[in-house]
Amino acid sequence: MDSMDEQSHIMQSLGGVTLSRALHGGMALAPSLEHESAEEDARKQDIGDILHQIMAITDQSLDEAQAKKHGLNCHRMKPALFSVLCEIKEKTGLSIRGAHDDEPPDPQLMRLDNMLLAEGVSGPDKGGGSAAVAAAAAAAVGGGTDNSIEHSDYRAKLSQIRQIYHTELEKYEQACNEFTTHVMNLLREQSRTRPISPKEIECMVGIIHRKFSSIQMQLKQSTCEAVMILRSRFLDARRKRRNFSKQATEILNEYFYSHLSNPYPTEEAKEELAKKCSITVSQVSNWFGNKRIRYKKNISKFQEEANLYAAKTAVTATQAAAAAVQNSQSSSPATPNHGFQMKDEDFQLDSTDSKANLLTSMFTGKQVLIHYYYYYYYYYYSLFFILKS
DNA sequence: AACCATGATTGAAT
DNA sequence: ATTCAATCATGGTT
Repeated sequence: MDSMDEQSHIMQSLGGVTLSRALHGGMALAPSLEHESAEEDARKQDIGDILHQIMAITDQSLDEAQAKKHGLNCHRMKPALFSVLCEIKEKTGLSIRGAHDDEPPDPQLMRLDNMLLAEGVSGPDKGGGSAAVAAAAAAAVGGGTDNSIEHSDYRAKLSQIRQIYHTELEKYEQACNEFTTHVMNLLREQSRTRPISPKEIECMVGIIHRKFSSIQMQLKQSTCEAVMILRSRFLDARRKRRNFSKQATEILNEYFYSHLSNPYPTEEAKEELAKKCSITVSQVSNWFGNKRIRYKKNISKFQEEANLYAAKTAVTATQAAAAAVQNSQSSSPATPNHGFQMKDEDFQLDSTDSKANLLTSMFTGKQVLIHYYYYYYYYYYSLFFILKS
């Protein structure tokens, strides 16, 4: 009965006149235009009768209509009329459909996809996925354990989101397929009683897919939002930036000012500093990057600090030196103190051999002079310290 | 609230 | 891959 409604609706919208005209024009039913035989007239009469019956079907009661429908279905003209209907529909359908057949990939959707991919939510992998890979990479770079510990919570939640996302996506896909096949079956069934072109089915499928993809987009959107919230809460370090501990800053500054002529710690040095300061290697790198640039930008601002740390290192150096001297004086064989050795080497590097080194360093000209000045200044300071003790 | 300090991020250069 | 330079966003201070 649904199909019947549709049928009558189509009839109405097309209009009886159009249909009959199409019948004459489109079909080879009319033998020839010249001789309007009685046979011809009879046929016309027949068709007109049918059309009238069809048009009147809506005014009848359900039972009557049903009976009439059956009668029409069995009518000898039915196949002919049906094919005409199909043809007309095809033509009108084409003009309607021509408007929106191109489907530009939604930039919004692409953005969402990219983001999900970047966040490792929609990655091609399973289970641990790219989140684990990223974490592993971070751990490898950071060399630190605190990183992964700090992010384990984040990763857990991310994989949760990921799982939900995938199950939802799958559900939607399944529902989409189910619905599509259902609709197609329905249409196939209906195509026996009303004209349905393959293109129409295709169009229907397209509509269904669009609907479902818009739902998918909503899913993606909300997943993105969730990830963003998660990120801002757990990962975005800027959001919960903590200043390093006093000790850590101390250690870093000590290194920086005692290697002022070449404040570029090697990978190993970074690792050691990281361990000492209980921060990650990348944090050490960040610190040195910031320090270098900020020192260079405004040396005078850091002068005081430089003095302080230079003095500190000098003191420790001289203390070590004193200890070494004491050791050697007390007739024990030369057991050079490690710290002293290091400092000595550093000092020599800075004061003598390293013209080339200095040239290639970030500090040039006047800055080099300043550094020399401070090194010598603290060299004397340390001597003074020895004398006093 | 305004301000500076500081750790992290980003994009370009190398 | 590392560094620089600019920038962001927060932490402390005033």
